[in-house]
Amino acid sequence: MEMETITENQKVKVAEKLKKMFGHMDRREMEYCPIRDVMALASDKWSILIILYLGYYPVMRFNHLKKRVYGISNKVLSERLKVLEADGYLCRTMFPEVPVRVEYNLTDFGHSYLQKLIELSEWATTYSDTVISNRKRFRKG
Amino acid sequence: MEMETITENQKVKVAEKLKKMFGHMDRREMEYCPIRDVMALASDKWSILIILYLGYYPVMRFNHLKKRVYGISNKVLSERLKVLEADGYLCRTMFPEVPVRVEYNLTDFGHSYLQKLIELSEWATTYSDTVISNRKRFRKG
DNA sequence: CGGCATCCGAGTAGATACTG
DNA sequence: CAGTATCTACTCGGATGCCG
Repeated sequence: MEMETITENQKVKVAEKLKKMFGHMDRREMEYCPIRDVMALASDKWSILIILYLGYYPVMRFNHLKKRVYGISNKVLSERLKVLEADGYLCRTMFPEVPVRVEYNLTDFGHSYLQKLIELSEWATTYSDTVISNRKRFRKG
Repeated sequence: MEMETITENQKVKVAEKLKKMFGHMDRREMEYCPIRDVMALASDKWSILIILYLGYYPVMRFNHLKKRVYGISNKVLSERLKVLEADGYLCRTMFPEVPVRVEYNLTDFGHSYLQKLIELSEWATTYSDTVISNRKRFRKG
């Protein structure tokens, strides 16, 4: 598995960041958890793709998105768009023409999320082969 | 909404990265998509929390994880652990004592993912209030 | 065209009980 | 202790049809 090796030093840095994030959650039970509750919505596969495509094409209409986000259904797409709009990631603009035109684009908040998302996606693209072969190896033995 | 403003310059950089990622997917339909297919598994809310906690506590046992990953059920936890192991993110070690002891820890591959995940989680923690208030505002008007 | 409403089947989650 | 088994409930996704 070729991969930039993670040094012990990096692991320590990571541990420090985690301590900041988790330190205060450590004692009590986490009825509310930002990672679980906030990110769950914006980190499912469809939402990720929607946000990434809206980063790529600054403005998109419904059917354009549907073509690009391959495999998504009308229903799910419109649901996700609604949720992402509600959470402030994207902005929906309707032009009352005939036929109606509706355009979607990222808000500044959405762009801020997009930046984080891109790094994760780059990672996923880079290592997807590793994951696939891991899966196969695991199934066999 | 206080947030480091995203400059046009940054947007351009992001667009370039996206072009690299999406450029080759642009023409054809994406039957296979690493982001959708690989990341979906490792980016659901439970998997994220499991990986983050395994970054925080280098070694954890089943019930320890269950206590920390608040709200997860036996079934889902054991399913997720199995998938994450299969994809190579974590390593499961069984000690045939009585009673059995099973320990989970991240692989190097898992640590590499953890690093990306942490930034996303930091973002989520920082802006969770923004998202929550966005949601409320949207519901009202 | 750009959706939303509805229905239905399949899969998933959760609770509980149980076992090696 | 570390899960599995089982059952139920619910959510999700896909297909279809409707409407402005």
